[in-house]
Amino acid sequence: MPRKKNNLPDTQRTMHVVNHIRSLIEDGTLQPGDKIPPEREFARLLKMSRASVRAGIGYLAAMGVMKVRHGVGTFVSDGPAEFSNASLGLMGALHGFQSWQMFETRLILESNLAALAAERGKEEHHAALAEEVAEIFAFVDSPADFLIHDVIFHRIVAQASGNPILAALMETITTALYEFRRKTVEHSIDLRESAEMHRRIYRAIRARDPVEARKMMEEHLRLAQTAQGKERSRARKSSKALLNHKTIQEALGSSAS
Amino acid sequence: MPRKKNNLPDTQRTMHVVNHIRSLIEDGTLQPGDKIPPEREFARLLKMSRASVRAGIGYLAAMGVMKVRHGVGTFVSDGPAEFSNASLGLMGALHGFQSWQMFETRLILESNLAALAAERGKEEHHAALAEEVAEIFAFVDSPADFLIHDVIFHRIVAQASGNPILAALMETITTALYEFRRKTVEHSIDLRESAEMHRRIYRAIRARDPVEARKMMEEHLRLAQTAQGKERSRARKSSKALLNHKTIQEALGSSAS
DNA sequence: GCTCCGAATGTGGTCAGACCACTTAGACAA
DNA sequence: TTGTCTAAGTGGTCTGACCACATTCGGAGC
Repeated sequence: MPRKKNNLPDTQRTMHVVNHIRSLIEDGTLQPGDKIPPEREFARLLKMSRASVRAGIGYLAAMGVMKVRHGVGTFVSDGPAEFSNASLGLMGALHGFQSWQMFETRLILESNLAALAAERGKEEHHAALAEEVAEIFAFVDSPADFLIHDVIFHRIVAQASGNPILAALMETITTALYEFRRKTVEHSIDLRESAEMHRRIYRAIRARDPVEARKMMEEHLRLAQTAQGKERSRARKSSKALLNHKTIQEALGSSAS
Repeated sequence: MPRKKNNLPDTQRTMHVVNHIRSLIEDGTLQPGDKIPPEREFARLLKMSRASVRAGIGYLAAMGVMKVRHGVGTFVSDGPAEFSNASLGLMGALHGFQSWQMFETRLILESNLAALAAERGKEEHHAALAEEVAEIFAFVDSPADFLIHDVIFHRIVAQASGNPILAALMETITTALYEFRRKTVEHSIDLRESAEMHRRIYRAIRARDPVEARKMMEEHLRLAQTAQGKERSRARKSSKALLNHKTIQEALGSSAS
């Protein structure tokens, strides 16, 4: 018979580390926000080199499961679930994602999220939404703050939907869109209309009207898209060659030096 | 004034590598399937240590953008776009995803994908779908093969939708579900009904009837889910305590030693 | 006593060079 | 021709040192 190789060190150490940490998370030993032991100690513990441990941690960090802070430590991620933000950017570069596709995807995700939120939302969500609607109206003249509460509003809707997977997908898309929106929202003129739409969405959710919630969310996103489209087209007058394909890179990308 | 630190090496080398490779992909220098230079050479080129280069490559590999083959080389990923398969598993462990949420998400994604495919599908897609429907019918008595063509069918629908982002999300979910389905499909009895549903979906798409396509897809997935639910419940009679929460780990997880 | 600065400490980030493990291809022998 | 073996190429791991960042804490100066 062919030799069975080594009986132990067949798979990569990297995955060993990943699986080890996952098991710690699964059995509750590690909670979101928790700190894992220092790399040197962890390496000693798993009987492998620090380099291998770092590979495993890097893998988890790349997927957003872990958060590494230089000089402080490595922690289990505790924010809202989402796929690594850079992920969409990289994949966009690789598969040629275009901005209209991002909007379309967002439209589908958010409209369903809104409908589900209307069906399943609890009192606490209604309260939180009301809070954010108020904030949104309060900042109709401060685009930057407006956008922040806009994002929070949508995040709460996602939470209220009761489906964290769907919420994570939405979070992934909107995160990729955020930088882009932050630029265009600055020159927006009619934030009041957008605020009003948020209010209507909230009312539909509170009234437990899935159909209305979906409809309002769709309308809201369509308005937002066309508004941003206008802003964008203003900036690219001369060079119409770089179309959406270029625009998407502007929206994603970044994070360079 | 405070000293400005070093003027260059402020950010991490890892991201430097990632950005470098991304730029190579964006400007077309690197195409899917292409091989990048050996780590040692790449390190010399970027004037940094091999360890740092490996960190960057590991990052990209973790997100599925690059594919590393021991003893061969590192390549740009060329399969269908999707977020790292392990990603959902890890996030599931971290945020407590449950199986019904995966089905619900899949239902939403696929029904919209089907509707879009009906609107935008081209002749080539129709032909490919017809091909797969035939294959599916041919393998109603061979669950393993049936499932393979089932997956391909849905993948083509996703392609036909013209929205690769939505397709990538779908691919992520179904990949996570695959191992799970592979087990349950073995004892399935009425694959014929499932095959028939695929045919109807195909016909609706070919007829460019978005409403019908969406409806058929929804029905198909609902049937599939309940069928799998039956299979599953048979296996867990005694221990009803571990519910969905446990089942999802069975569906994802894996890949251990 | 209080404040502020700076050294000490802990932790992740990088480097260097060596060696191991896997794949492939080419040389050589049967 | 065929099969085997060796060598080269490439990723995987190890070691141990040092760098960079963040926090803590003690002492100098007020």
